[in-house]
Order: sequence, then structure tokens, then C-alpha cells
Amino acid sequence: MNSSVTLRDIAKALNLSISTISKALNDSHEIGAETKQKVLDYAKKHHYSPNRMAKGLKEGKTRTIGVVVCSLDNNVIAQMLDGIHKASTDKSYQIIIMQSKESEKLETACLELLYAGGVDGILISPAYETVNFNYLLSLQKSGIPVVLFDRLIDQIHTHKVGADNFKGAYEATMHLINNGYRKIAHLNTNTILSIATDRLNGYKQALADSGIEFRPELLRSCNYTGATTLNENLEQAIKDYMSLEDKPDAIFTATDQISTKCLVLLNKLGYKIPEDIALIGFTNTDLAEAMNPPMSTVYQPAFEIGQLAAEKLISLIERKNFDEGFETVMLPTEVQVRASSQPKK
Amino acid sequence: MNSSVTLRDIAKALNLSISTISKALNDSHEIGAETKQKVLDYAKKHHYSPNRMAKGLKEGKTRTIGVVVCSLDNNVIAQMLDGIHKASTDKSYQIIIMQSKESEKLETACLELLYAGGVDGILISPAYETVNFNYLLSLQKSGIPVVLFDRLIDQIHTHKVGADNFKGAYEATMHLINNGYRKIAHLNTNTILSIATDRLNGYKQALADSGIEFRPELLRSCNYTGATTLNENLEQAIKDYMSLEDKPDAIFTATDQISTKCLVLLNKLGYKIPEDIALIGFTNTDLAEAMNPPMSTVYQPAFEIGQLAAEKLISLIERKNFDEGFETVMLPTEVQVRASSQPKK
DNA sequence: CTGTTAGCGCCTTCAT
DNA sequence: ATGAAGGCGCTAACAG
Repeated sequence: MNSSVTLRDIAKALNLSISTISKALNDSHEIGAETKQKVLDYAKKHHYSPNRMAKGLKEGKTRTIGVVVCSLDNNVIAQMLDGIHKASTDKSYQIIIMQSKESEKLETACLELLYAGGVDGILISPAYETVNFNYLLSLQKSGIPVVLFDRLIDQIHTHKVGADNFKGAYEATMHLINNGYRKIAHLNTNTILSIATDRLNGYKQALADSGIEFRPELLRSCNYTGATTLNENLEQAIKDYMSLEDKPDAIFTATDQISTKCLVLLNKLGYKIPEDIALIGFTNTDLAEAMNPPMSTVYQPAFEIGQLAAEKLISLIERKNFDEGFETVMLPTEVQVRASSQPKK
Repeated sequence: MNSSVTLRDIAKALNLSISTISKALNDSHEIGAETKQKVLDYAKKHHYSPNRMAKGLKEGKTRTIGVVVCSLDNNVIAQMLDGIHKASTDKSYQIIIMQSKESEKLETACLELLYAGGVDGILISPAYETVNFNYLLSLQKSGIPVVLFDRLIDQIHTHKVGADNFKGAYEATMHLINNGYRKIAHLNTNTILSIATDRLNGYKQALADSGIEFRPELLRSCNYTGATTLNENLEQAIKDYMSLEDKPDAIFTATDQISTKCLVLLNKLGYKIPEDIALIGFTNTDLAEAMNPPMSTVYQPAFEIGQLAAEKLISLIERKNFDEGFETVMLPTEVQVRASSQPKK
């Protein structure tokens, strides 16, 4: 740590006591205006800033928020982190970011580290793999506020902030239907998280509302553990789809990675998009426009999700809303239409 | 902060003194094996973990690294952060990430915050806009180790880790030349950072080595402040290029954002890539394959850059290499050939 | 081998 | 209006 000027230094320099300095800097009423000014001037001039460690130790707070995400290297996540970052620095909190890499075990390790590190609160978007939330619950029980963002679960009672995945999926599927597609496949992840089921349900509802029968063979859940595995899974899924007797004429993909990888694979396998098969998917990349063809997407307000979640966590930490109950906020998604889902000819 | 079990709690429970517990947990040789075991067992059972704040206060260390980058929401940066994150957690350091948004003023604010927060060291990839590095230098002088990564500058004497930008640019330009292109434009940023000049020099060298004259009108430096501005700048640059009497047949782009935006713009303006104009650029996106057309890229070992930089910083913090001098490491880039730079017909 | 003590920088009573 | 003293949890020097 940098050896900056301390209260003691100022006290010595100004021939005052440490507590006088402390009070002056905290604008206590029991310090004379003149003294106060003198102290403030000196402090500013010498770049005094209170020692985080000492203050934290004293107050039993760290002004630090722990964040657990699947991976840093992911568009949507990066945008959410950006929002979390903004809200946190606005309220002068630091954030510590941990990556679960979709592994339940790693996720628990992250939480343990955060706990040991003494964070004031935790923001988490659970790993796909996670099914057991006991550790998280025990943290919460031991007094650490937890807020869920992006991927929400029912097993824990707290504030939750995510996208309206049901609606987003519904609208994406409807968009395909309105453009003349009837045999719509859905590629999703094999996780118990509601982010997957909500999107699946939105898809099913759109089919139902349009009098289209849901065909189980057009639904595939991909294994997300390891990038290669995902790619292989996807390739197999696509090949299976396309070798069906009654093959799909469109695909609706449920996650950022699946969407972009799917587009690459369709190109690689020689299918024309959207002539052979149309495509729309959840993803936030600003490169959708650059793709071949430009890809229709369901955009999530990722920045806002992160920002709101962080604000809610901080309010929990500071117990501003002592009496208010917990709430779940679902921010609206937006279908961005591009060439990959052009009306069927 | 979570109110966990403290040394005192353990001492009381085991009827031992606080310092005995402390020593036992630190595996001091002056504690009996039996006692040690008893303490360790109790500690594990009750999830003891030392209070970060107390330890930090005592040791004058925070085991925290401050990281300053232009933006979280950027492929290359995210990959570097991933590497920084890995190296840091491997050595049980926390990281605090700050964003400069390419602004010198914001960057200084980030550094001030980090300083006030009491970080043990700083990793920084300077903002494009920054020309004055005095604050950074003053931090270093006051005893905080600083390591530069990604974007390196001469003004500060320390460890530096980046990509071999000269070579990457040279190879990219050579690739175009070898594929028959002769009128190669270069789109860069208007920054004094060597990341820009190195790439420019690599480009020039490749031209020179091939007996091609450098044409100033084929070089444009874009203003990076604000995403819209960049887009407008780029569009204007491209239009200017294409209205030249002797217009370019290829473009080599110098940054991630310029590369991808340039491809979008060329498509938007109706130019065929690579028939009307070929394209290769620095960028790490794994979506290069998905683009229209698949884009040839210069890939930087971003993860490794971050990881190595963090390792070097930690070794500075821990003064492991007290006598060794500072070094600048340039990791090799890799030209990934795709359709956008196909041999000229 | 174990315990006592002091102190890291800050804040908070309680005196003066 | 200012100062003295104690303590947050931990470590390290010094005693026993």
C-alpha cells in the first residue's frame, strides 16, 4: 500500500490532536470553523485520503462488492459489468469480479473467496451448471446481502434483475412466424436456470398462439461446459435438424454464444441464411451488422441490468429500504430485425 | 462485512491466547503440533478466515491491484482482463478495474481513486487521449509499482508487456502485398501511443521493403473519442479514399474497433470485399469467421499479455527481482488469413 | 512452547 | 472547542 499521509501526520504538522483532525475532516460541529479550514487546507494540499483498511476495520465494512459471472470474455457479461461498475463507482464502492466458467465447483470457490475477502454484498449470475444454491443461501443467512442478475433462480429470496426472457423469446419467435416461417427449431442450454426455461416457454407460447404444434425434435439443449464441446454439440444439433424428414426452416437461438456460433456453423455447412434456414437469436454483439448475413437479434439491456442490480444491492447493504420487500425486475428486450430472418419466399 | 469468527473467538473457545492462535494458523515453528492441530481443526470447522482489513492495516498491504483500461466492453481488453484476473487470483490478489473511456481526465481520476483505495500496484493501458503521464509518474515515485500493458509509452520506466505491433503490422501489410495488392491504405488512431506508431511503422516498412512508395493520402488517423465520432470519422475516411483518383485496393486497419466498423461501413457503402477493396486488421473477435466476408485479422495474444503483465507487477510488489532491471516484452501476433484479403484477381 | 504487549489508522465516547 | 483513551483484528517483538 502507498504510504500516504495519515491523521497523525496532519495532527503533528498542525499541532493538534488526532481526534481533532478526524472530527474536522468529518465536518463535526464541535470543531471551530477556523481550525476546520486549516485542517481541510492541509489535507487537500497533501492529498490526504483515509486509509481504506483502517476505516474498513473500524466500521466493519469494506465498501466492496463481490461479483460472480460465468466469464469476463463475453459481450453481454462485459456490458453488464460495465453497468455494475458505473453504479458502484457512483456510490464509491469497489467491485471484485470472479469467474465461475459455468462450473458449480468454481462458483462456490469464488463465493468462498469473496466471503473471506470480506465483501459487503454479492452480485451473482449463477453458472449454468449450478443446481445447489446452499452456499449462497448460507452466505445470505450469515448477513451478506445477495442480489441476482441476468440469470435468476427461485431458490433464493432476494432482489433479482434480469431481462424479460419470456417476452423476448416470444417476440423473436413471433417475428419468425410473421415472416412466414412455420418449422421453427430452438437451440437452448441444458441448465435448470429460468433464463433457459423462460426462453423456451416464450418460444412455445408463440407457437401455441399461432396454432403451430410444438415438435420436440426441433428442440435441442446444448451442453455448455467447454467451448469445443458446445461447438460440437451445436454442429451435431444442426446436422440432426437438417437430416430430419420434415426439417426446420428457421432457428431461434437462446444465448449469445449459441447464436453466433450457430451462424458460423450454418455458413460452414453450406446452408444459405435465410433462404435455406432463417436465424434469430439472443445476443448483444454490435457485430451483428457485420455478419454474413447481418443477424437478427434479441437485444438485452445488459448495461441497465447490471446497473440496476448493483443499485439494489447497495441499497440492501446500506439498508435504505428496510421495510420494503424484495422485487424481481425484468427489463424489456428488443428484437432487432436484420437480414437473417427476412420474410420467407 | 460479514461478521465471521476472529482469532479472539478461537482463543476464547480453546482457552489459548490470541497470539498462539495467530501463530498456529500461520504454521509457526514455535507452536506444538498438538496445539496447532487443535487450532486448525477449530478454525476449519468454524470457517475462520482472516479479516482482510485488519491484515491489510497491519501489513500496510491490501493485496489488491488496480487496473486501468479504456473500457470493459471491448473484446481485446476483456481477454486481457481475463489473463490479469487469472494471474492475480493465482497469487491471491484482488483486482479493481477502472475505465478511462479514452479520456485523460477520467484516467487521472481512476488513478486517484486507486491511490486513495490503497492498491499495492497498478496495471495500466493508457487512454488514447493521454499525453501527460505526470500523475502516473508521481504515483510510481511515491512507491507504487506500475506496469504497462497493451499500450506502452516511453515516458515511464518500468516493466511493459504488449504485442509486437510493428511485426504484426508488417506481416499484415506484407500479406496484402504478397496477395497482389499495391495500393494499401492504413487506418489508425490519432494518439501518441507507440501502439499506433509501431503499427504505422510496420506498415511503412513493409511498403519500403517491397519497393512501394508510401502515399500520405492513404493514411488516416481517426479520432477515437466517442463511438459516433469514430464511425463518422471512418466513413469520411473511406469516402475520401474511394474518391481518390488513384484509389486504394486494400485497407489495413490498426485497431479492433476500426477493423470491425470498417468492414460494416464498406458493406454499407456497397463495396465488395475483397474485389473492390481488400481488408485486414487488428482484432481479436472470434466472430471474424462469421463476418461478411470472413475477415482476415491480426490476432494479439491478449490473455497472455494480461497474465504476464500481472505476474510482473506482482513480482514488483513483492520485490522478488530487486536487482533485475525493467524489461519490455513484446508477444508475437498472428496473422489469420480469411476471405477479406484473398489474392487479387 | 505459550502469553503479553504494542501498534497499524481511524473513529467514538468521555473528559477537560 | 479540543484532547485523551480505547478498540476494531491482526502480527511481531519480546517475555516467561
